[in-house]
Amino acid sequence: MSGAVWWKNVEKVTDIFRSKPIGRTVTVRGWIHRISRVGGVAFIGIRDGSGYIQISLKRSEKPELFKLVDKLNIEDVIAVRGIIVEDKRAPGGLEVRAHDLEIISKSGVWPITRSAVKSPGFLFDNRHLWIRSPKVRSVLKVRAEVCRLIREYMDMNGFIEFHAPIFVKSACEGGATLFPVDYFGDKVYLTQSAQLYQEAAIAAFGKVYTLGPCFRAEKSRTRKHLTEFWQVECEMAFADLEEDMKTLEDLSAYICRGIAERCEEELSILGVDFKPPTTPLPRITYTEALEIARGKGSETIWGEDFSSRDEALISSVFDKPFFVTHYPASTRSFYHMLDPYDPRVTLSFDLIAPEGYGELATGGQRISDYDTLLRRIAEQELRKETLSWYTELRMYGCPPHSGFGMGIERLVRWICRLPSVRMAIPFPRTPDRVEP
RNA sequence: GCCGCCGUAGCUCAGCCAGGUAGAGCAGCGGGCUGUUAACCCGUUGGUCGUCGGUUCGAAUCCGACCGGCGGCGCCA
Repeated sequence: MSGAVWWKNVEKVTDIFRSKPIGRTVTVRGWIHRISRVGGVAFIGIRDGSGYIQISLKRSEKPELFKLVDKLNIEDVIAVRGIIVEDKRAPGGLEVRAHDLEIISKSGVWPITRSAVKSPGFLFDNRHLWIRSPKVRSVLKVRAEVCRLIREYMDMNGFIEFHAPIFVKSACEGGATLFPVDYFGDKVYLTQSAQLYQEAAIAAFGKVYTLGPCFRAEKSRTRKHLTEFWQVECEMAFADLEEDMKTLEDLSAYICRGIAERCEEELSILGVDFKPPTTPLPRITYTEALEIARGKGSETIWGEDFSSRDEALISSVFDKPFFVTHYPASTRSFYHMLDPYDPRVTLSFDLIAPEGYGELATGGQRISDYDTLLRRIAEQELRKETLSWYTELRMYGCPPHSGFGMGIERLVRWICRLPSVRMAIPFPRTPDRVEP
């Protein structure tokens, strides 16, 4: 490398495949994904962040450059100038016949080999490198697109994006454990949910949504739990249970259609045949769901929450996500509104994915009445001092209101049919893993 | 929090049950091959068998503790 570099003005690989500039000289640069040499012809596959393209090189045409090929490693960063040619044998039907090749940055021996792919522990230890692989890239692209679609839908439908604090003093969910943080000698916690703050915000904006991280200090050793996960939450003034469920149904449908349209390539790399579910989504009550589970051998009695097995039994009846509504008050957090027609149950719902992927979302109507809310807080033996600002909202104009929260990793896991939510987030945090 | 499984080369595993100082494939390295797509062919380097302790003449192998990871339950997004 000396003087001015020739690889500053480059083409993006996606643009090359879009415009197919056959016969033109282009410059590309990227990371080497694959090298193969067959006698006097060499092939180098590079990844530039936008796409993947093959470089070809013949000894008979470029003898000096050809010698360089033996020095190349997987993940070296190189720049290549050459002619775009059409060739059926190249991946994607195009390749670059190299005239010039320069190594911009050398790589060590790449640890992620064919056999490493069988080893989740090793791959997660090397997540910072694994993230470059086509499958991980595809999942994270779907994740990014899911988030984009959420913002699109929310913005188009009158919601304001609202940023709730991460440091909090009070729990949102009864029983769920919080991560303590030292806050200048005071003890605060990492947030479990933006909901309580959203209930404050609806008096200002009517409808709000939050897309951000949440933390739960539960030692859950399962494939659907993370200690740090993302969810989209929303809250709507004046909305009842019906409007709440309709909003979640429309949002889900919008996301699924959008993913099917915009992530065709990613889904195909993942080998997933994703069909957006048609709406309306099925709805059954808790009591009906319990009958299904008990009919299939469950011993769960009315008033208890469903076990994982119950959930699997119930979901086996459906081939798309479905709502379970009107959960007993005993299974829900303190803020859920009781059904005026049957006070044993709450105006609440879960959205459950089929095929054992489990809960995707939870929501319902909130208690708007001050005394009722205080009574529920007392019943669940929560510390009402730290919730005083929240209960006070009921004293300054509190119409009926509802909302829900949907787990981003669980949704991405279901769409991409992943074995674990850990694959649906760039750097997963679980009880046993906070690195890399 | 409870229960179960696994830890041998950079990676995937065999060897352990019936104790006698370690083997394959991939990766790496060297060579060959003018169209590779998980290329192929020939050769080759590489391991204080997770750690510590015990039993034994002798431990990857048997026993115990610990560490690390995985899965299930509970809990939930």
